[in-house]
Amino acid sequence: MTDVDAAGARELGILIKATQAALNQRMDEALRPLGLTVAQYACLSNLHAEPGISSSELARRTFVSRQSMNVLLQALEKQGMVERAPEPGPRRERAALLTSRAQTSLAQAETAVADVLARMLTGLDPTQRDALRAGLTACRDALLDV
Amino acid sequence: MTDVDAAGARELGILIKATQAALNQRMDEALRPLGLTVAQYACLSNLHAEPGISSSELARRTFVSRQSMNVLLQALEKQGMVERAPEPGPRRERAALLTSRAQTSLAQAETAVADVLARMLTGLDPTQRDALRAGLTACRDALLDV
DNA sequence: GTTGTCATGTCAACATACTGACATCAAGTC
DNA sequence: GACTTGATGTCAGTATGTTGACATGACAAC
Repeated sequence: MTDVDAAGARELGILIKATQAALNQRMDEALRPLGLTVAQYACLSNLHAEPGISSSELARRTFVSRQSMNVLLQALEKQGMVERAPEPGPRRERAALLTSRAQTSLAQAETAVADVLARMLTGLDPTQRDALRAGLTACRDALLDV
Repeated sequence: MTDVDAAGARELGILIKATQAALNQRMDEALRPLGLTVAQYACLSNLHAEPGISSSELARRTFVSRQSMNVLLQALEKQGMVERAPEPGPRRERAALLTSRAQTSLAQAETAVADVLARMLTGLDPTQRDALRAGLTACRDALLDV
């Protein structure tokens, strides 16, 4: 790898961090009026996409430790947003489900987040979006496989 | 924005988060043997690129609060990695500089990080890298400008 | 000169996330 | 059956990061 490649690679690393930081900040601003944090939104969104998954599975999908996800879930449980099955499943997991109140809250959150994402993608035509998706997928996969 | 666009946008948001999480994890693994955290590396790297900048400026460039950067700098000072000017500048800022020990430590860190970045970009030709850079830049800028 | 504004550095309190450790239970292995 | 392996949930301790608040000093406006 040449020097210019190395410099460009470092720039890309910083760019990934900067973009994620900006996106997180905007999402936080958009979700705060709804009383949700970004982590809570991610939790609810994943539970909506796949109801009944366990806390550990949820942790993996939101890129946090299962301990952190557990305290997050407990907070959401106190707020009446999720209900957890009292009876553990085959692998000791307790299924989590959204309450109807969480469904409506999540719907509002989804539109707020959609606005942020639409703003982020302003100026990128479908071809460019596909290129971005392909590039990020390649980066992620290259970093993930052991 | 159509439904498929919205779904694609959400996928992109998750992809940015996933890529950044994977990159951070690999960097952490690569830097741990050197006794550096990712935040510390970012701090040293920015100080190397622009010696003498203030703690607040450093905080902005590494996407953390200036309070967090201050405790980070104090830790690096205790380790003999940075020296801070005792005399504050015109705006009360205290310039930070790398010690020679930090220079050598940073050099090792740079090669370790370069390996991670090279791995990340495996499978992307220069054209694809340019497209990725352009896409991320557009996303970041669209989210940043008020 | 006085005032208002802004950025820095710093202190305190709080929130969040992580690691390490342990018990539990299912499923495979011998 | 006895054993190991792997995944989950949970407790405790710690590290890290954030917000809020305040004092300080420079600069511009008046």
